[in-house]
Amino acid sequence: MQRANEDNFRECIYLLVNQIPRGRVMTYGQIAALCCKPRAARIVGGVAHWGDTSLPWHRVVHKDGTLATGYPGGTEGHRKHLMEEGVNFINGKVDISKAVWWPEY
DNA sequence: CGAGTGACCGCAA
DNA sequence: ATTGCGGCCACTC
Repeated sequence: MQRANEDNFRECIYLLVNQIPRGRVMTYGQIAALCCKPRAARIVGGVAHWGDTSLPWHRVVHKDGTLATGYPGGTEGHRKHLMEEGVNFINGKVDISKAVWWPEY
């Protein structure tokens, strides 16, 4: 699933995020790694903010399971939105261990 | 084209 | 366990 055309680092992110199934989440570092840029987790966030806002960025969380900061509504709205999709939460954080989705299939 | 910035990550006190 | 700092790469102005 790392079909990222070298020219389109952003598109790789778009595709990955766009394919995250409901009730699952991915980490910024993971997406970056799948795009051949294990250190570019920040770019994922950057693209998230400046890129296509139509994508389910609410399914993208930190590696610890904490939620992003700049999401419309804040972490509170973000958390609620994920719960609506069936994501399990622990201590106000995503149960990353169970909800993390890995597209290596 | 150059500089600044970021919805991050990992390690060190 | 929490807090602070640096580094990394791409995007925007």
